[in-house]
Amino acid sequence: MTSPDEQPTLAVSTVIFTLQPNDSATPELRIPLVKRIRNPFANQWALPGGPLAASEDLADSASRTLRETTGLEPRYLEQLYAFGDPARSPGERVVSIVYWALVAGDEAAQVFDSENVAWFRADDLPQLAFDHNLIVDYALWRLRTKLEYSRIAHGFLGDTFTLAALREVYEVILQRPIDAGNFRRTMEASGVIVPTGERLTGTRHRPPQLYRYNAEPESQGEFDLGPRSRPMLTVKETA
Amino acid sequence: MTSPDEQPTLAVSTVIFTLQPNDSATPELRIPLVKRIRNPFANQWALPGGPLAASEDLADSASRTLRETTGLEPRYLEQLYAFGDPARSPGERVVSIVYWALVAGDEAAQVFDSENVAWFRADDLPQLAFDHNLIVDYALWRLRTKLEYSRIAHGFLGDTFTLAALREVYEVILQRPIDAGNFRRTMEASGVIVPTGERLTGTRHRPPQLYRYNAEPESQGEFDLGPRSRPMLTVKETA
DNA sequence: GAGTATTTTTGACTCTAAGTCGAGACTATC
DNA sequence: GATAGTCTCGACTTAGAGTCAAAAATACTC
Repeated sequence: MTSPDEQPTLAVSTVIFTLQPNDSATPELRIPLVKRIRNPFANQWALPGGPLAASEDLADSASRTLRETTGLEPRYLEQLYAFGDPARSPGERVVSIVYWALVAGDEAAQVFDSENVAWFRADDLPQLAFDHNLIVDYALWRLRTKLEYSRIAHGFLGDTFTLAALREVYEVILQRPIDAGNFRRTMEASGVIVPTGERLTGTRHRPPQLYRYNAEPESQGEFDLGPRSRPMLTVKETA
Repeated sequence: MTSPDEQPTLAVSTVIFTLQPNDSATPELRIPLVKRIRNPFANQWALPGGPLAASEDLADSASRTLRETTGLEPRYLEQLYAFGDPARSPGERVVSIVYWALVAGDEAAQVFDSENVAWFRADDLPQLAFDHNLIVDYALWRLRTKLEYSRIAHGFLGDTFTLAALREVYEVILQRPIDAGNFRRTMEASGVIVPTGERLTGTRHRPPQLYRYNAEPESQGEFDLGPRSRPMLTVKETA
């Protein structure tokens, strides 16, 4: 506990998004939260995170938190914002540097759901500790915005996927239907995905082509990867 | 001086952009830097900034720095990124939260150019202290990118301006010519600017219409103003 | 005061990317 | 062999931006 006129405490938190199948056919956007065990806000749900370790990079800290909370590796990780309102934490001054991450849905399914970690629907959260509701709202806005002008959707999927699966990611997150034909044309023209040559059989209809993400940097367009395109910030193709 | 295993020091710095006329006809993009008077990097140029005051909001700290360095108020202010590489400052761990700002060119002209503050051309900087060259490069990238999809260009101008002046802002920053007719059509259709009804006389050609920025929120589009659209983050129309 | 230089302002045409929509292709199942 | 149900493709439409040149309006020159 720091008195008001000392140096602010520095924490790193992470908003972790995944797409998990639910009872109905369409998956839903979910994020993991941890239950606080001490004051302030004891017993309330909060974003996973913690104080920044002495010689740990910010992104590493977010990555570590994600691993400790979900047991998973991020497929996409990006800094979101630094929150520093003096009143955001009662009693002490805490500046939180927040990251947001995507993890693949099929991996997230087999995740430990301990006493103190639970997954919530992103658009139906309880009252969270601190200003974490505001933070999640902002992360959601960034996710939706960035999905439209960059190519991060495959961060929710495995290494190979059908166009229908990719389109479903867009439809669930943007909350609107997308024309299949137009989507195919745009995606193929962009060069972000390449057909693997294999097809997904076993469906009860025409077998769809399987695609994978094109890791060529020139196919990724000019979107924000942070101050330098460090490998850590790009998507990991194999887990 | 903090030993490596204590809490990191928190600093706030600001990249301040302005458009200043030079000897030739076209203005150039410039940023103010301050000369460091102590180690590390004594006598090298660095971004204006300093440690975060105990109960000061992050944006307020950036604003104050800007005022102390230039004597001006920002016409646009936005958080850029938090830099936290453990090796970025020799001897102590410093996490810098960096903002970027725009100030009007005509105001910046009459600024005190003290011994320890100087304005540099943004694309021709000396070797700076810490990782500040990297930071400026990233801020420049953000400025250029954001100029294209949002409406921040008038942050460089006064309250009223001609379309030619606004177009020149785009041309100087994006470093390419822009068709005047197309520019007019796009700008007028967007609704971001409204004609004042007055014209600029005294030129040696057809007197151009004067425009002002349209403060209506729905005219601003869906670009990133931070987690909440606080007035502080939006553009001030009168200085 | 008429002509010239210069930039503003307007409008027509073109080009590109995306939205719309429907028909044909292909596999599993009945 | 017919049917259900997607996948895949192609034609048409629409919206926005790029291109380009002509008309408009002022100050300056002679």
